[in-house]
Parts: sequence; C-alpha cells; structure tokens
Amino acid sequence: MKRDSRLSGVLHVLLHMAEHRHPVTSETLAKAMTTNPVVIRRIMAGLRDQGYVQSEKGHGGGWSIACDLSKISLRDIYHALGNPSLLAMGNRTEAPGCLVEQSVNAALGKAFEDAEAFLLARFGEVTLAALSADFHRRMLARGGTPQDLETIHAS
Amino acid sequence: MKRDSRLSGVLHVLLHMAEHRHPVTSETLAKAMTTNPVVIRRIMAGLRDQGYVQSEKGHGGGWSIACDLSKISLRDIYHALGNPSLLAMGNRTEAPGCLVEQSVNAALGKAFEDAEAFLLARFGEVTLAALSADFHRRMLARGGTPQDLETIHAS
DNA sequence: TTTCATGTAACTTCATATGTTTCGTGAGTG
DNA sequence: CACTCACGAAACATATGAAGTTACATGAAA
Repeated sequence: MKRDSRLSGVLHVLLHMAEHRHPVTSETLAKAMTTNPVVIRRIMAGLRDQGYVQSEKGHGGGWSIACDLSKISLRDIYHALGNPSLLAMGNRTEAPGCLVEQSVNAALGKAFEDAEAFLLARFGEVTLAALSADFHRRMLARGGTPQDLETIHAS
Repeated sequence: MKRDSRLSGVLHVLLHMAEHRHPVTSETLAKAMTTNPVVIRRIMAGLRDQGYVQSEKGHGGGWSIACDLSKISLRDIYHALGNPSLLAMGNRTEAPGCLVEQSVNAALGKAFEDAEAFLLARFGEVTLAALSADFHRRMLARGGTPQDLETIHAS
C-alpha cells in the first residue's frame, strides 16, 4: 500500500514555522518539502480551521502558528487532518451474513481497533513543543544555530 | 486509503475449508466470497508455499488444509501473504537531511513501529483453531449445524 | 494599480488492490 | 485416446485515493 504522509508532512511544516517569527509563504515551505505550494495549503487547511495556524494574504503574508505548541499533541493534528485511515488493512465486508466471516471480523476487527487506539494514544503523548525541543537538541548536537529554512535544509 | 482485505479474505476461505473433508475448488470458494476464482488462487499461493494448504488438479481437485489449525496463528498467515503493509501512514522521507524531519521521523517512526509490533503480537495470539471454535459457537447459538458453504452463507 | 499570497476547483499522475480474460499443464473419467 | 475439470500464471482492465499541477479568483500591502 502507498502510505499517506500528510501527518509527517504537516509536522515538518509546523516545526519549520516555529523557527520563524514572521509568516512563511506556502512557496517557501513547498521548496523545503520539495513539493508544490498547493499541497501545503491543502494539508494546512484543516489546521487553520482548528485555529492551530493562521494565514494572511498579500505582501508579508503566509502561514504562522496561532497556538501554544505545548498544548497541541500529534493526535490533535491528526484530527485536524480529518482522521485519515491509520491502518492499511481492514475487514473484507462489514456486517456479513456469513457466520464464518463474522468470526473473522470479530477477531480481526478487535485487533485493528485496539491497534488504532494504541497509536492514537501514542500520538496523544507527544506535543508539538516536545518535537520542537527534540529538534533543538539535534541542532545543538550539530553545533549550529540556523535560523532559517534554507540553513536547516542545507545542513 | 483503500484497505487491503487479503488477510480477512484468506481467513474466511480457510475457515470454510476447515468445514469440508474433501478439497474445495477455487470456484466454489469464489462464489462464497463473491469474487473471482483467480483472486482466490492468488491469495492462497503464499499459504501453499508455506505448506499450510495444498492444491490438487483435475477431477475432485481443489484446496484442502494441510496443517494443524491449532499450530497456525493469524501472524503466520499474515507472513504467508508476504507481510503486506499494516499501517496506512508513514514518514514522508526516510533518511532525510533536514534535522526537523529527522525529529518528526523519530517520533512518528517509533509510534508506527510500536503499533505494528502491537498488532503482530495480537495476531500471534489467535490461532486458526480458535477462530474455527468461535465460528462453531456462533453456529450453535444459531441452532444450526450446516455442513456446506451454501448453507453457511445462506444463513 | 501593481504585486504578492492565499483559496479553490479541476485536472493529471502514480501506486496498488481487485477483477477479468486467456492459455497452458496435469489429473481423473469414459 | 479424447474429454473435462481444476489449478498456475501471465496479461490486462478497473477503481480508489494521495500527491502533484495548472488556472483563476480574492484580498492585502506597497
């Protein structure tokens, strides 16, 4: 299965934004992500609706963070993305008439459900602030203190 | 993401086969699953290679179980299918140069890895015999003792 | 008024599970 | 031997959804 990387992508964007005081344009973010500005706007739309980020048009416009990073978890971001599927597998049929399939669905369904809950719980444990702090630790270990996207990506 | 239902499908097939003493043809199984015989052969190929089932050509041929159901777990079946992706999400890039992305990957990657291990562990706890037993419990609760696919599916 | 940047719709591309057709091979039947 | 049955495998079609792209409208700042 092709894997959905929106969560990974949006976190990458957010952490970069956190390093900037001024709004960052979709185009700048897109370059850092080697993708298209429209893709950035698309994955940011949900976060804007939740008030986690804000966007401004015109000169000096772009995206900026509009929340306390220590209060937002990966789980919140996941929900802002619209709760995309976590698992690549699922039951063949829901509510089957076949008793055999009911047994299979019961066993697999419970395992799937628990695994999703497990993953969401993990997401809930990690705040954006924690991720940002981890990034700063890595940067110090590298001995640098770059302030802009280009430097971070060039490192 | 569209979900992979091969594991669900192959378990359904196996449990049906367990109810038969004689080989069951791909066509019969396909009808029960509302799919194509070729699809059945495709998902069964891995199990045959592992020796879990065997196939015979010609008159009276078809598929039959070639192992002790109590010794095979859902995890074994999963491996026989070729270890398809369990998660619908993944990191945007592996081994990124960007330190921000390294932090994101580390956090998400660990959560993904643990969730996969969790799910595989669950699979390992359930044997085919347990699934079959659950099916028989459901059948008794329904008050019937059907011996063939058609009856089971018609119920 | 010009430029910049987002908002949105529509389209293309790509990967992959699933479905289908076709032909070959071997096993049992008459 | 000829026929039928059933699997094996390749080739092709279909469907879904993420990701990438293009085009145009809207609004803000210079």
